[in-house]
Amino acid sequence: MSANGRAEMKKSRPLRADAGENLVRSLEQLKAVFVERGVDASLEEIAKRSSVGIGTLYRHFPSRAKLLAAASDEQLATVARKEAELDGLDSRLEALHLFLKELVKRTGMYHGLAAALNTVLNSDAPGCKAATDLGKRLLKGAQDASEVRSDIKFEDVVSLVGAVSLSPQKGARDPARINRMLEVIIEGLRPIQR
Amino acid sequence: MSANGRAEMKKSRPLRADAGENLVRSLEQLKAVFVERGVDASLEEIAKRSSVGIGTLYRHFPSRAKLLAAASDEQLATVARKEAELDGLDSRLEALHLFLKELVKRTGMYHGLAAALNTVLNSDAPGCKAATDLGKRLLKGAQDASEVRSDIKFEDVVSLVGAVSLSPQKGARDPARINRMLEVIIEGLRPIQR
DNA sequence: ACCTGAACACCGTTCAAGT
DNA sequence: ACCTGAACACCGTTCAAGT
Repeated sequence: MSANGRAEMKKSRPLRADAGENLVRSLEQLKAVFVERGVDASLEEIAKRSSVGIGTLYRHFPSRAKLLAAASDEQLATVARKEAELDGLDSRLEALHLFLKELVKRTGMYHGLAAALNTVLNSDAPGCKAATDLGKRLLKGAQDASEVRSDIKFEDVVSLVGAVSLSPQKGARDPARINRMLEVIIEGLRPIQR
Repeated sequence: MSANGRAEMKKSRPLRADAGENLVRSLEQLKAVFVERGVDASLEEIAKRSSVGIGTLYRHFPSRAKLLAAASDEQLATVARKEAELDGLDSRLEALHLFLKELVKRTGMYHGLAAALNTVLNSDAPGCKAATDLGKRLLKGAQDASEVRSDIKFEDVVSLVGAVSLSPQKGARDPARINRMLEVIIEGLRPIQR
């Protein structure tokens, strides 16, 4: 019945290409597929679920990385919105810690995204850029305050955080594990005392 | 010339199935392919290069994980052979540090293996088992000596080490990066002072 | 100008047939 | 008992044809 209705609409109104509306709908489905299937979801399924031809999908997102960046952009914008709160903290290391916690939290729903986190953060989508800018600034601040060793690169931290969300044996989202591993990373970032 | 010779041998001696010799030859080629192509190398190519039918490959190694374990077993046995040396050290944390360094070193030649390191270490191949046993014992020792926080699991450490060999932007094997990231992990493992 | 999906290539996996 | 590779299924990617 409902399927019949959709078919009729498609026939009577030949899919007037409202690019904006169309893309938004695609993004919603895109995210849903990534949530259900993980970041290795088949492009075929994404296209089908997004009601878009596979060719159109490729034109909008020439690589899987672009797709991941688009799907993650909103979540990363949310991370970036923590800026004021984090800037208000006393400890720069604590600010970085909370940033990383938020990053893992907002990034965990796409299974396997962690492995591609550096790539996604380096994309030019606005949310990705904002989160990366904030993260780099927090790291720099902690280093200037001598709370983090000066030789560490932002990419090092992101790679380590990626490992956190990598499940040990496939499955099992273990919050305790995430917490203790983030603690290890944060404590390990401190300058070595001699 | 040499190719011709091989072809003749194959014809005159119809590949007498010396399973042992055959498997060893396969393993050599298997490792070569993983070195050249990374751990996602196509099974087709592995079979072809190993002069084995794809079906035979599947019978010997029903999953890619088994293949990875077989290819890594010798390297991991080498890691395990550090046992005496590491047991002789004063600091249990330093022993663990050197173990992890060795692990990264012997594991780095297969691009992408890091991500599957926990799986490989958990396989029942002898070298994998030996390396895992040693690693777990070293961690336990460091914890008993209060040099490592007691809530850490061996799998946590391996996951973090996996991140180390994960290149940030594809390519670039950077020894300095490996060293500082391993240092971050080791320092971060220390019990938190309060 | 934009969209579509058939068509091609490549790879994983199984299994009937061969020795 | 062991090996083989054709056959099938599935997925990524391109591009000629359609609107």
